[in-house]
Amino acid sequence: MSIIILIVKPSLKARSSMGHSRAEKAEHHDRILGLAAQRIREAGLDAINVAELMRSAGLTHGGFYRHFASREDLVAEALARAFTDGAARAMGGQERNEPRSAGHFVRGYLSKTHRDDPGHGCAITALAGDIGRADSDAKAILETHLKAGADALSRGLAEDEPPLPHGKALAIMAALVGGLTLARAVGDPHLSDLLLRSTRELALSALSS
Amino acid sequence: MSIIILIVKPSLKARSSMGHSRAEKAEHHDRILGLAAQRIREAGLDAINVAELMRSAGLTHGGFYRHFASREDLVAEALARAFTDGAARAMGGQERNEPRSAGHFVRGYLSKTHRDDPGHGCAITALAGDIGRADSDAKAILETHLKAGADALSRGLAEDEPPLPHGKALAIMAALVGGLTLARAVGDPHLSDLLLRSTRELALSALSS
DNA sequence: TGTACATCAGTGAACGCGCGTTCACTGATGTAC
DNA sequence: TGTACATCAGTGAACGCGCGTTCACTGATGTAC
Repeated sequence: MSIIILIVKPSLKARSSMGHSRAEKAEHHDRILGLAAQRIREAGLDAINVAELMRSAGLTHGGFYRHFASREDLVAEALARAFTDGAARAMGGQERNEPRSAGHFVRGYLSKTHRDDPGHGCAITALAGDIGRADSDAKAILETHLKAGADALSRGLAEDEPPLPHGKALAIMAALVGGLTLARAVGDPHLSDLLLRSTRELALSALSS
Repeated sequence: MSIIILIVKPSLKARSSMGHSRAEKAEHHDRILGLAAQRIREAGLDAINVAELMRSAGLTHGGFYRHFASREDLVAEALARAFTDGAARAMGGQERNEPRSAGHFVRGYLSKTHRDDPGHGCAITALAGDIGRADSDAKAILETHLKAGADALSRGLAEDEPPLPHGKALAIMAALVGGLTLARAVGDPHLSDLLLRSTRELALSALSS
């Protein structure tokens, strides 16, 4: 004869039934935002569906308004989140937030893995087209992160390389954005790869000239 | 006493009241498509509102289905139209459809007038972001016109210039698309101008190297 | 060339679906005593 | 530490608006004779 004692962890129990501790709310809030930030990079600023988003976060749609005043509010927050999440990733690797070198930055940016995972990639490329039609708040966020990207390029230069003029760094960023955008917009995989490679060469030669 | 004879021109009469001659239908069809092609370049592939579109064409929404089987059908046709309309414009001037030179092409593409009038500009830049999330038909159209753009660059070279490798032409196209996209996505007008100028320099120096 | 009729482009009311938002309710959390 | 109560995160039905689509109708076009 044996006695089996079943201990149900509070956290597990709460997660499976109806939990609403403060900690869990924060966790849910963060999860919703993160998923929204991913979703808009994959499908655009208009692509957020409240019910679908909540479902993907493991919740029901009604609770959405305990977290955000409106869908519009969420999109604005998710936009900012997409840029910060994407910046970390674009800098090369999920861990560090400084690129090892300008060359690494360019190669990582125009890589197939970045092309094939816009949801976790740089928001500048993922959303530049949409933001061209959006309000000035959205434009301001992009602007900030575009400048940060250009700065990252400059900082990634070796000591003995000549400093990168501001305009030139911006032009290289433009090439990266255009190359990645087109690589995603083209049907033929070979042409897509060629776009990545060719733009990479253009950017790298511009870096060292 | 005088007799006034009022002659109402059939064409005018028809246009002001309810006209439905074959010629007018074709005219209306073309007008609707052209406006839709403009609208999607301005506001994106999802931005077509049937009632609004018909109103802008001087018609009411009910008649839409005498012209297109569905909204989806219209968008597909308008997409193709946007590319052909935009190509003529991007080549420099509304009249000719061959650029005078590669330099003119680049300068026209990255001009303020092009930046400030996406509705009449190149559909590659206006819609590349959207098409990255669209179906393979849309991608195929972009692909065709992207190649045509790269070819136009090559043909615009002077006799004594070295021929442009395929990949390099594509990379320059990528830079143009990125530069114009960012110039439209940025709030600060000075930064926007700088993006145009810097990308222009990058593209021109890539052309002659 | 004129007359009768069929066609069909265009009109505007109405329908119905999708989706953002609201609301009454549940039950665990967390606080007051 | 235990008990009573207020709070509030989450649920799911219901609401209402926007918008694509349908439909009965109008009247000019265009064709048959």
